[in-house]
Amino acid sequence: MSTSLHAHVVEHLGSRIVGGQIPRGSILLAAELEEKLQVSRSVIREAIRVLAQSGLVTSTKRVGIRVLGAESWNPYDTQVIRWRLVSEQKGTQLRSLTELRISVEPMAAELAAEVAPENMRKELMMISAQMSHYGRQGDLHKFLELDIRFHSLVLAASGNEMFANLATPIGAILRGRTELGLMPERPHEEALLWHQSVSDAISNSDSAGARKNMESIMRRTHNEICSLWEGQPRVFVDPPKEPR
Amino acid sequence: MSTSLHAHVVEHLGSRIVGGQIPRGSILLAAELEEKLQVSRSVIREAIRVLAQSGLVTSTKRVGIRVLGAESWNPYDTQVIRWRLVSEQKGTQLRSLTELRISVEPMAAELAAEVAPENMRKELMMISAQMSHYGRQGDLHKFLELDIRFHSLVLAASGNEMFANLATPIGAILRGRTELGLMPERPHEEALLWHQSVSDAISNSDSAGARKNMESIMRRTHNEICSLWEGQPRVFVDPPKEPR
DNA sequence: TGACACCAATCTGTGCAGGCATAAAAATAA
DNA sequence: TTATTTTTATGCCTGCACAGATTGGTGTCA
Repeated sequence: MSTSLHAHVVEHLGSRIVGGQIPRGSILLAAELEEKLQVSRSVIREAIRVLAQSGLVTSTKRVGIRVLGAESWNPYDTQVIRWRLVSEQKGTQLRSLTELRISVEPMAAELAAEVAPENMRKELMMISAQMSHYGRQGDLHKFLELDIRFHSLVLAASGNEMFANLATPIGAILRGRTELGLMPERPHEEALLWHQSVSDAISNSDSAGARKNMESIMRRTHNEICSLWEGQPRVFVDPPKEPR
Repeated sequence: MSTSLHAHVVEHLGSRIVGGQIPRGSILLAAELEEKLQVSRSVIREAIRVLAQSGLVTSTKRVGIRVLGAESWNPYDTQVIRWRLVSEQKGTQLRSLTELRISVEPMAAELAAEVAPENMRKELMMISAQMSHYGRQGDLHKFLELDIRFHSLVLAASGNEMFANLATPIGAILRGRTELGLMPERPHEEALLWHQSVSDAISNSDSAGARKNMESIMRRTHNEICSLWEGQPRVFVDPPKEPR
């Protein structure tokens, strides 16, 4: 076993809960899991703690480990996102993430134009130049990696750690989009120019320009993939009753 | 003890790490923690698992439990946010959250106008009416609770669970703003009208209007509290090197 | 002498097994 | 209905064995 044992248990249970094989409301007993997964109590307990933190289960005395419904899951948990992306809720997850990035990336570009450190502005210029090159050449694989790097960099250059932290799931979206063949066989010239303009604007501290061009990119992105979740139902959670 | 033991340990260690009393790079030993906190190994281990998931520590054999720096912390973890809000990084945390809500709430309002269920539209109308009433009356406490409910509702009514999940930290921002006396002694008439207009627009499925008025609210909000983080340094994290 | 590869000691987290305490649901009595 | 007892699964503790990483020493060769 290379990775730790309890991580395997987390993976096993987490993917099954998110995937729907273990339906909401199920009651798991630590003793049963011990036997079924052939691990000791301590491993089970640590795994349950982790799952509880992600909002997948709660464990209460005398009743057991209750599996919670999707509305309790922490939607920013990277594992939850990963599990959802390979489940039937894939469409819903893609929609949420895409709406989030449409909201965030223009602001990130605007901020980056104001506060990005010099080396990041330089790297952005390099990346967008390479994107144009490989894009016109039709090298989709290389283009994808550059695209991911580009958007991650803009998010990081905003100096907002919450923005920066979205890089990984957004990268997953971009990968998924090309894997599903939702990318044109050769990037649109327009898109190449917009990326170029974003990095130009950031380099010139032109925050309005950075935002405007990033908004253009987001608009096209949305149009390209919104067909994926056509008809997927929306989830409405009751807002938290004022605690404390 | 009403709450569980391991939760106390998580709280103890987490708040100290985020608060800076336990500096990055420190090495904690499970045995020492056992003795210092007077709890057993199992409790320590479960707590460490939870802290590790939040990115506060990693534990490796032969070396111990290493305390990680702020760039590794999960910025969407509710506990991390809570701890940061009572630490010296309060300004940075407020800025990140505010920038995020400025990005997200206009989009949430726009979506809500398109997809919100009828009961949520109704409640929004009620809330905004009450906000006007108590606001003009100068009842800041009542106004605050309504304001929190209003924004939480819009986020929930967007049908995007990632948006909806921001309600709690955003509520914390709003509470903090009034506690710090950053609210005018009586809400501006303008702000009351904007809230009213947002709920009107959502009720009438006028997505453009909902967005526009929410943007106005966000602009004013930003101006009212951006003084809090004047001069706070920004954190630039390296974007994740493409995995897989 | 000095550089380097290799091996053994040691330290610390990880996992296992079993024990008792306790809280909360369920059943029973009042 | 209300109060009390019983039941039962989790919470917490402890002793032990193991795995894997660091460290230091040993030996070889240049």
